Amino acid sequence: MSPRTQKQFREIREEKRTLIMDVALEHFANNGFHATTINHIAEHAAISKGLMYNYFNSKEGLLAAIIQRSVSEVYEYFDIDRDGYLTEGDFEFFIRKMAQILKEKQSLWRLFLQLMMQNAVREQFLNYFLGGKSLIKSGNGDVKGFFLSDIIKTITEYFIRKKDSKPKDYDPLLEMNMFILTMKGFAITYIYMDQDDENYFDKTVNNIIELYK
Amino acid sequence: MSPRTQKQFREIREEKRTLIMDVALEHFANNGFHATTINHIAEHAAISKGLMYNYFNSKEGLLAAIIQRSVSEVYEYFDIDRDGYLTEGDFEFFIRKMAQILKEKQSLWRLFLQLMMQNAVREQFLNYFLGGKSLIKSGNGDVKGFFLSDIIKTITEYFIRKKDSKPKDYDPLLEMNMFILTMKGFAITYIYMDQDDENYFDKTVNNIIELYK
Amino acid sequence: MSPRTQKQFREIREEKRTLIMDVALEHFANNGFHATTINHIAEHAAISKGLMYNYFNSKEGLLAAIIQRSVSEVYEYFDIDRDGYLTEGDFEFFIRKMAQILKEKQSLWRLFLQLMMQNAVREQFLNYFLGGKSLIKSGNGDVKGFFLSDIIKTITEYFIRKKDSKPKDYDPLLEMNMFILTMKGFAITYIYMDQDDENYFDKTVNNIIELYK
Amino acid sequence: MSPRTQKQFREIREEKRTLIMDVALEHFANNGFHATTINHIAEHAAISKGLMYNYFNSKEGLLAAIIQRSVSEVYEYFDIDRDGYLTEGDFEFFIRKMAQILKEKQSLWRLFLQLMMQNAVREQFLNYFLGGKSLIKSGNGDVKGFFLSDIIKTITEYFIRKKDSKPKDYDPLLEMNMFILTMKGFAITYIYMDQDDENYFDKTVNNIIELYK
DNA sequence: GATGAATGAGTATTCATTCAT
DNA sequence: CATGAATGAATACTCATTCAT
Repeated sequence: MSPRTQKQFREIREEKRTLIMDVALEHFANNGFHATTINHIAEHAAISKGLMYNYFNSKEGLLAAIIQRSVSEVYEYFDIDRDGYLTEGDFEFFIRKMAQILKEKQSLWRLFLQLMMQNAVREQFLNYFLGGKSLIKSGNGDVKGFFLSDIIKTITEYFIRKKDSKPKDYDPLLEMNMFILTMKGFAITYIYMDQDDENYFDKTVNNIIELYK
Repeated sequence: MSPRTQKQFREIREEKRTLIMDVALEHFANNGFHATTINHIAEHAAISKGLMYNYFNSKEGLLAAIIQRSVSEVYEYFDIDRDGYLTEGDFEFFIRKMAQILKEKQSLWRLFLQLMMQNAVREQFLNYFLGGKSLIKSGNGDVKGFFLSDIIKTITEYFIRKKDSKPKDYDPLLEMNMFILTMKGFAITYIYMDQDDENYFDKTVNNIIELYK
Repeated sequence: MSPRTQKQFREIREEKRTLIMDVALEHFANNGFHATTINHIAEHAAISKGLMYNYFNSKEGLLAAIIQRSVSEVYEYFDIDRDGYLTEGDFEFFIRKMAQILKEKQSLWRLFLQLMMQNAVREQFLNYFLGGKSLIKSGNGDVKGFFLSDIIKTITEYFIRKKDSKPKDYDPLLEMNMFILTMKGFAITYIYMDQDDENYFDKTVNNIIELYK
Repeated sequence: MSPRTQKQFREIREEKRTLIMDVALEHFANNGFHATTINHIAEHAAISKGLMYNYFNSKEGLLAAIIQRSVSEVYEYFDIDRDGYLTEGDFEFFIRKMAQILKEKQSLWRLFLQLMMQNAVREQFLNYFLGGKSLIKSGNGDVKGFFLSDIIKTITEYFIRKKDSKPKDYDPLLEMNMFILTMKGFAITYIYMDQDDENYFDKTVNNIIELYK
């Protein structure tokens, strides 16, 4: 048995890091950040408490790493590097993608919602994302991020363009408001839904597309 | 110097009890239950730590008292003792009331949302309200409560009745689903909105009524 | 209705003071001094917490008052002002009195035993009583007290006098040791005995008298 | 620097656990359970407060562990698995053993006496031991225990058997009563005796054997 | 005298974090 | 790399004592 190569070591490290983050995310999302102890996480990840601190500087650092990873994932997921022009097809794609990612990453969004409910966190978050600064500085350089302000601008333009084909009392900003609010309602409904209760999931998605496309 | 009368004592108690609950609600809602310390509450209520425990048995007891009071308030607010038949007028009234109470009791709903995000709490809560049992037992007898199951039944019937005047592909359950989801989105949007950002509040309410009446 | 006289006031005061001490003694004896709260005592004596401090300076002051009263009672009980010469009749009388007071003042002896088990208290106590100083200084002057050292001396002399009528291997100090030890065993047995279990109480007293007279 | 082995960890744990229990026993016995603070114990064991809770769940858990260990020790001490028939030799052996264990484990018996003085504890204790149930459930299964009821039965039979060789007014139950009472007196005398005052210890033991054998 | 609201020092307990091995 | 023993600051809670009325 030859000694493990540097690369193998790195892979093992990466795997364990991922494992810890997965376990932590699950517990944070379901029981709350404060209510989750490092001990709990370590136990469920089958490692020692001490080792945790080999991978993350602190409990908050672990949380930050989870968020950072999530942002990257979402970024990749949407392939957000687009030109800022939304066709009807793009719009539908965006909604379907959103629905899919909500389903696939329930825990992530539960955690996210939870964090957004704490004033201090929410303000910081909004500053970063609306202000156009990237959320988290990692050691390795900045995370690729997206800016809510950009996305909102793109969507706003989408709704404004549709004004021509609508009755004259059509208010694009109200429409956008309703759309975002509906997406929030959709999100909050389904991130806490059991897998059994999904009957209306697809129908609801189609309905939303119908309404706001 | 004559001693204080029983009535005076009762008034002092009632006032201070209310004060503590108000302060606590604000902090619980904005920073989270776990993140809020008894010390913090005491400081902001300008009382000593010890006095808290003259009025409430524990931090959880304080939370329970707040919820109990809130449930009573909401109950009074909606004058819920109705016959279970919803006219279009009732429906509109219900939505407007809902909007109003969200605005007036932001903190309460923030707290409520927060609690619902913890698995353990949510399950217990749903058991109580869906199961038809009242949430909290007070010393003096049960709190007046309402049962989600009843409300949902009433609203469902409302949407089913409207089927006749709608196209034949109209799905009342889907419609109800969308309505509830929209109300959730509305709620979560406005319980975290500054008072300055209210431009669209009324327009949104009207729009929702338009859509689902 | 004429206003109460000074004397009446004093009597009321005295009665209440006694009531508090009785209630406190019962609780101290059965649950322990530390485990008994001022609140508990006040409630059971049907007075306010504040009033307690009108009668006693502190919880420890209350305890001291109870002990002080008890010592006086015991003093009166035994009519201890005797010449220090114990006849056989006196000896029997002493044992019977002892048995009687144990039965009548169970709580007092339970408390007493409890206190003696704390090193700090025991040492202080022994210093006072063996050293010939009176235990407690009250505001009104010293309590009449008795000195264990005197009593032990008297009893010792009693056993030494009996040496003549006994076999030559008779050891008066051992005999006294056994006697005191037996009395302790008798005490500890009966201060924790239910009133139902008294079958052997009298027989035991007679037996002890038989053995050591 | 190689990491510590499992065995090393186990040894550290065992040693420290024992240390804490020893220190705690000493303080509980001399100052009382309530009057002894965790801080005190930690200081005297030269560990941090927090570490206590690495080894015991609570102050009461610590007490329970001490009692559990003590019961096991006493059990081993007496080699109690006997047939229930007491010869004169056994009887003498029992008394001498008892005397020895009182001397060697003074603190333990002080604590024990103290606990027995609290009504709640005493009742629970008597229920367990007289009722024939073992006192403490440990995680690993029950502690070996002995039942007071069995011991008392054995001793009773011993005294009844001796009736034949005694005068006809001999009352075996009274005799047993006196014996137990004497043993209690012996115990309470010597668990609070300085090591210097032991002059009469052995003589007393011999005397008791003489009297009741 | 009498009340009970109010105080604050003290206590048990938790938990993120460190560190010797 | 890995372990879990050890730390200590922070937290909920208690209770004797004070004091305005």
